Amino acid sequence: MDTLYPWPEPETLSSNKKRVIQKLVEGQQCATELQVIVLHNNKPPQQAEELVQKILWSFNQTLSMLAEAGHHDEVISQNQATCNDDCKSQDSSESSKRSLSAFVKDKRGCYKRKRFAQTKIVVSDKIEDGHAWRKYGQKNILHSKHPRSYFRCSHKHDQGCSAIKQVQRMEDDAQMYHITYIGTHTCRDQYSSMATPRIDSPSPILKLESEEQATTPSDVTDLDSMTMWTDVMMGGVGFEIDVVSNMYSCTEITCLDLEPVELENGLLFDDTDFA
DNA sequence: CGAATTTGACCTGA
DNA sequence: TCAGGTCAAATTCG
Repeated sequence: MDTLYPWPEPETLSSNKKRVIQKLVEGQQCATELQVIVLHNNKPPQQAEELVQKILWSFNQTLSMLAEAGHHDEVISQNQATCNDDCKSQDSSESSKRSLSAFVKDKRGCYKRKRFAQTKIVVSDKIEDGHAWRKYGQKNILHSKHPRSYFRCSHKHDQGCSAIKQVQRMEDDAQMYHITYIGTHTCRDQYSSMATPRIDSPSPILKLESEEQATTPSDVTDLDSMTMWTDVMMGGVGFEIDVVSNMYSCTEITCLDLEPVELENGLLFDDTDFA
């Protein structure tokens, strides 16, 4: 399989958690230093470059670990569940029969399940991302200690924003959240500080992007999507993986002009999407 | 009192 | 058939 990177399931990911976290912390520390240098000293490009290299190396190490632990799993392909737009939308006579009682009662369940056009996964200790979300459901997941919460953009109705996200605590580290973003924000709610008042400042560690339609260049540069991820990374360094193109992107909130860096496995760091 | 969350019912897809 | 996703009434919150 040469189109999908063998990304591990979150459970597998956690087996390397200590090393992963260590490396990610290194990366974050370097990023913090870099941020100070760039924002306040406004110069030494050489020093900045060194730090950038360290950051990239740390994240590269992390990726390698994760890739080692991983296997050809469905986590990604599931996430990019093909979007057959014309999936059965009209209710069949079968479902009509089944809906009879529901019709009498209410309209619960009368919906069309979305097919994911774009899915991104974030592992973070915070779930705040700068957007306003409305919780619309919660489910206990089989073999999972923690329930999964379902959120949709608060501007779904007033602005027609179709972005949703699912949040679930990690199995063996309840401090960490496994957050799946589905769809992109079309609303104008960027950086609303009070978006998710219950959550502290964000510091996402890892994110995985899976775009089933990523073959379209416009998807890669989708402004809403990028803005969303910039939101997610407020206050820290984020890491994005374009699964389809096998391209890793290291990004920093201040949008530094990082040079694309070739990684092992022929992967590439590139921040151009966020510049 | 309006907005947000909770919760159980119901539908979809594998 | 059933796990997971969504809906909307009921409940809670500010």
